[in-house]
Amino acid sequence: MESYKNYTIDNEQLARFAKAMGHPARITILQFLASLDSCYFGDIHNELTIAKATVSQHLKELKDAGLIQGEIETPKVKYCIHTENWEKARSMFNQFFADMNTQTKCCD
Amino acid sequence: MESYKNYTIDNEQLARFAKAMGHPARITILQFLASLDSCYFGDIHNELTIAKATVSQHLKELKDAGLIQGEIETPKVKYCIHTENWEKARSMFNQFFADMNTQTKCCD
DNA sequence: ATTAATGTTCGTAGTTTTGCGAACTACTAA
DNA sequence: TTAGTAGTTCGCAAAACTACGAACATTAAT
Repeated sequence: MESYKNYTIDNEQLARFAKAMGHPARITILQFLASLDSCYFGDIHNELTIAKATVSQHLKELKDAGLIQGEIETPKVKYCIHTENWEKARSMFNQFFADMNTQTKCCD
Repeated sequence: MESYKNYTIDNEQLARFAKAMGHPARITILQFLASLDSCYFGDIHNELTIAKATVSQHLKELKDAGLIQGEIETPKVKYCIHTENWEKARSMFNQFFADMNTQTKCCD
């Protein structure tokens, strides 16, 4: 489906980031990449208890969302955080949570 | 499926929050609730261009994730941010993005 | 040429998500 | 009692997600 329900670009973008983060394997991968200096596919695969094919798929989703990037370093593939988009995501989530209205509470 | 792949509790929790935020309609709803003092179902429905049934479903997912709560105020239903869990989510996302290693860059 | 190492892609299966209309619940008003 | 208001739940269909093994591509070493 995914018809044009006229959401704002920003909300669509934030949802895209969030969706990419919406699986514990992908959170784990991101955390791993965000804290490490070595980041080959094999290292990531070792960190998880799922099949290679599945890891590859999760990495593809993170890449599609823009949160990571990968480059071939024959015979391995090196993955890492996409710094620019990571920063964008950080600031968007930050802004999102900052927009909480603390004056007029609705359900109290 | 969702077998025990031994992810950490925190990563599972963060993924659950992120997943709930992984749709523009739900981002929009959260944003709306976070910034407003009136928050009946009807108001939320008016904010979106999707069917009642679909809105109700999105609200249910947000409620299941713990991000919002709802109470009946006959004949309406009042929804609002679940402040405690919202704060928890905020801090978890914040921590997550703070854990970025800025010293040893991997792919440059 | 073979073999090995490192990942990706393909095909498949089962589950979940998204979305809607229609039917339903609950309470109110006439 | 009948009708109306405000939402939820049900049943369905299409699409997307999750996961895996097997097959494949690529480059390197024997």
